Amino acid sequence: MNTITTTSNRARQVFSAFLEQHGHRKTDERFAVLKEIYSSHGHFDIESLFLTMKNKKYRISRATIYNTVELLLACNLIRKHQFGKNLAQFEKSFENRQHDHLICTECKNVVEFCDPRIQNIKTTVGEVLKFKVMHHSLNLYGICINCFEKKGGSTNPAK
Amino acid sequence: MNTITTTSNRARQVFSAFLEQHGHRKTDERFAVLKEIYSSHGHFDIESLFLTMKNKKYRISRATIYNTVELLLACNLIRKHQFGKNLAQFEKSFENRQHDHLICTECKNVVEFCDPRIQNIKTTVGEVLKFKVMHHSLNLYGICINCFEKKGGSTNPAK
DNA sequence: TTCACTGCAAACGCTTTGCATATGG
DNA sequence: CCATATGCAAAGCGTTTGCAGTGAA
Repeated sequence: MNTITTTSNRARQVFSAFLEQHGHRKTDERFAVLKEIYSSHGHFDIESLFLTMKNKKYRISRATIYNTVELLLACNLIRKHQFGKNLAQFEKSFENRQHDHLICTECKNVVEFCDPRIQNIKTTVGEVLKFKVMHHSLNLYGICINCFEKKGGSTNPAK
Repeated sequence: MNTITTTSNRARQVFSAFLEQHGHRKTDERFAVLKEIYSSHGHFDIESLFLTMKNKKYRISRATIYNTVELLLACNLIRKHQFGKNLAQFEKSFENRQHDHLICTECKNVVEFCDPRIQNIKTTVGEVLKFKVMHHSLNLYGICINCFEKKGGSTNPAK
């Protein structure tokens, strides 16, 4: 019916082809992890994915989830983010455009944004420093308007 | 004589004032850590700082270094970077301009760069999303020319 | 049949914490 | 004097690894 189902199915096809191409086995566990990720929204971490699947009576181990997540990263079906030191976060990335994150240091809320100028920076810096830049991580840290007003600031935080 | 000594001394004053203002004790260990950091160059991590100080016959523990580093972060005398998941890296930041990092995913080498366009992104995104952006973290990940050639690529990795 | 994959649990590596001792104010 | 800091070692915590058993091809 909807985009979720369609995207999920296409992701499954991509994953299946990837496994085949690389001589990896197509196990139930791997597809179960993919399905679980693609039927949820927003960011997730390994532990909560593990617990969610345990609750749904899947027979799965953390090791298999770590393994599968590695494969999903390799075929770009998910992206990894390291906002703090611990607890790496992931999100599905199929038919989901590249974006960066703005994090409120007060309420820890995360907002996504896209700015094409980051691409220019990557290109220039790569050329000047002779690097083949593969990917990047840009996080902006600040105070969102709600938290700013609570702290007694004027009404325009961007000033 | 030179900037290093001067900077180191000024940093010591800043730290001393900070400790006083916050009711923290001025212990030998804390100043020893500061001195060690300010007399070295580039990035460092806790473990290597610990080992360096042990070799120099300081009587110091990891716990104290972690504690002191926390205080130095609080008064902006050092900055913290999380390039990979493990091993947080630090660098002194007093009279040291803001810059971002380019990390080689093969040899783990870190190169610094400055690109003024990041400032434009921060301003625009802050205005549009109504955030008061305080700071940012931009890491570019890629393959440096040495590693690229070892892997048999053509001579220009930026292409 | 075979060997990559799995579940489980132990090991890892950096960081934090607990506790007895030491010391700055 | 005594609350804060310290050294040391153990505990935490997310992640990785080792291994015996399992199942896809």
